[in-house]
Amino acid sequence: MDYLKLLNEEQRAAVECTEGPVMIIAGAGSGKTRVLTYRIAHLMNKGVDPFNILSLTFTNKAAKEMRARIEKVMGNEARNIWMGTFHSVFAKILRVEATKIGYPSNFTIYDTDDSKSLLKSIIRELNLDPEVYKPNIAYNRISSAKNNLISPEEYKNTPELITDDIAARRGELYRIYEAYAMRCFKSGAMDFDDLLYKTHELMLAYPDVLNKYQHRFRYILVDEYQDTNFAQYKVIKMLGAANRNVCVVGDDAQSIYAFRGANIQNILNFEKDYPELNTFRLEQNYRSTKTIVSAASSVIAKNIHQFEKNLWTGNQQGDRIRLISNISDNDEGRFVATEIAEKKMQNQLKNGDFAILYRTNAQSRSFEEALRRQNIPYRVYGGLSFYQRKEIKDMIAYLRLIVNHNDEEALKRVINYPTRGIGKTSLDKLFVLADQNNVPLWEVVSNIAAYNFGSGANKIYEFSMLIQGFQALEKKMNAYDLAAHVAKHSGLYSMLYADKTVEGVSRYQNLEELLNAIKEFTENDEIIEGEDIDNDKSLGTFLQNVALLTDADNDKDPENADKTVLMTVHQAKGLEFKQVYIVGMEENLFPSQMALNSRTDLEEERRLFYVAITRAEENLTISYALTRFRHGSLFNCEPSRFIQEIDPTTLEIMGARAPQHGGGFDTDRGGWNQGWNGFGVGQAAAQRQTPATAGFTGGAPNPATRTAAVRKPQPSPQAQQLAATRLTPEADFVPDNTVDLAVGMEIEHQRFGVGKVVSLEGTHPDTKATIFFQGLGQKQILLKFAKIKIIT
DNA sequence: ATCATTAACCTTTTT
DNA sequence: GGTTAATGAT
Repeated sequence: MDYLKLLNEEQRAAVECTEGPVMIIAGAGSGKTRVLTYRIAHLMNKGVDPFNILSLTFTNKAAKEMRARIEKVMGNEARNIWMGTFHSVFAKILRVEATKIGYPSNFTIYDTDDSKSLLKSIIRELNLDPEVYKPNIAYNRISSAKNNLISPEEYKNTPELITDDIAARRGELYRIYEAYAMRCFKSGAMDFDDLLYKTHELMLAYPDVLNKYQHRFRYILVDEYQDTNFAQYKVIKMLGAANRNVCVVGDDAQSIYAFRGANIQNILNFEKDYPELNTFRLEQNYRSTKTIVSAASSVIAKNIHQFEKNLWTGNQQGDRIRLISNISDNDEGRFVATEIAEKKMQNQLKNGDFAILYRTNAQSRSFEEALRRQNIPYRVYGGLSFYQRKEIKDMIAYLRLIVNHNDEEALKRVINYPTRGIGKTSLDKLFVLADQNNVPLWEVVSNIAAYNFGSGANKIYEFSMLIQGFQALEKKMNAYDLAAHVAKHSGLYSMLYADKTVEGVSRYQNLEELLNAIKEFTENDEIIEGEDIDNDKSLGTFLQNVALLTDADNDKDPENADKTVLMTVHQAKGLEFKQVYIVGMEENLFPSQMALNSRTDLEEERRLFYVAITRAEENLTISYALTRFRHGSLFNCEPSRFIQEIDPTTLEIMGARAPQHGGGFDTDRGGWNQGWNGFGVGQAAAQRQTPATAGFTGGAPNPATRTAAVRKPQPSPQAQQLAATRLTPEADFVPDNTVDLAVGMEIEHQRFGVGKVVSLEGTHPDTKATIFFQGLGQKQILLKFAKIKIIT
């Protein structure tokens, strides 16, 4: 297969330059994955042993896809490439080497829940105020320390960090970090960040180990390099030091993980570490229409810090990007779903050609409901993965405890589940005993007779015998037989079986599904991620694999074929769809209110928007809602500032739409909550909503849209008044042309009422007006979107 | 000690 | 709106 003919000049050059350090700056849709896969194929064709190739990605999905593509070109041999996420590859290395740094090779991988639960106990034990020291905050702080390779010791001795903490009134955080690291170590557990941190520690402390992997990984490739954090950067640098065959691919414009420690400097400074670097730029976009590419470019141009690049495409011009305004979030859902249904019919498109992208997972609801009503099959990403369900985690906890009896979080989870009379009091007593004698919790549990425990000791003894019985079987049975045995004898199976409610039945089925997965793992040659480098079928390996899976990782399930996709923009990175809807384009949502404080954060949000736009191949629709439910309360919203950054010639503004009538009277608006809860910076003074008795959303249709004026049943007087004054444009509101607007004029805004123009900036059609509204304060309004009547 | 009801918290984004 | 922690009854 002559793959070189499938590449453009620059792509081919990047593929053929196999020796020495290489940086590929790959714009969105420029064939980055294609270059990476053919580059690996090319290496193999030149005689490089696949065992000597290490290819790192950020998601399992990306790894799996790349492996599949290489297998297509190179056949079975591609299986032997070391390919996977940073976390999974490093976990595999640690499984072999962990004993050197004092961990069991069967170390547990703590997920976020485990970590936070441990942090919570630690905060309690240290007698710190849980209001001040929230597990979430502690977790993030510790995570970022680890990502920057700062040990608890260094943390304590770094004045800036301590000063920061004290300023945030969290001066004791270093103690939490210290205790947390110690407890994880004693439990034989690593959290996600440890997989990177401990790999670095290992390589640093054991030059012979480093040397071994340096020679194994003669060629290193890193995808999405702009998203690497310091720990990842450092390990790559160490591993690549001997051969210097490090190839990184990335796009600084798509760096969207700074919140997780990603450091954009890693890519910007790559040349400093490798002066002999060869750089290639892929600037031709093969994915999107000219319109979409130029809209994306116009947005990203607003960022100051970036590599210079010029993304272009030979594709056709395509339709303009549509901008849709909606009355409410539910209305937005109905609009998108209705349109997908129509487009599917008219253009013979598949469900899977459509993607709905949003900023936060919580936004999926209104779309799910509307899609269900339209009978459009869909899949929501980012929910609970299979392995995060309670019944699955319970079962997994038993297995974890068998494999690693020091796993404290697993022990806590199952010691009284199913209930066996070991309650909170007993558990606390166990903790105290373990602490006093400075031994692991399991030590106390398994030798309860040796401690002066008092009443309840025999219950603990029974539990300990149960687990020890399982442990004895681990050596005799394969993973599946053991798991089945545990399900039965722990009482989990019968407990779930006894529950005949709908949820109970589904939990029981899930447990069976887990057992099937273990069976498949035991019998199949291919292990869960499709990696079979070491073909280890032990339960420990299964557990370590499973800990790194996410919701996005069951694409092979035929259930998931041809469905409309709902996901966050983050999750959409690297993917492409014919028809894309970017929804919820509102201030405080996209950009997130968390990002409004600093330019850096705002630039990251803008890159995120750039990523969203560049997912679209043919058509892009951007929508926002004027009101939205958040945390159970109704809020008014303004269109996102990013909308006005899009080159207006690529836009088609659809104007305010009438509410969609999803089959009759709207009842999903009952129980309005009042007010703003101080949400949002620029909107603190916005209106307070009056409760609506009839739960009425809509108002009169806007004449501009000519939507059929289906009159709803006559709403209650309060609701009617509400609709007229607050939520919807009035039927007779005819906006004036705002070109002639001048400072000092009195105007009427359809939503905000009467106001006075304070200042104007920018030039038509991008003029932005600052207007003072009585009772609301000053508001910045983009005239091309605003519906304004001039009074004087 | 356990179950059921109520109050508080939450929400960026993920391996 | 939805989950999880704290309270109260058996």
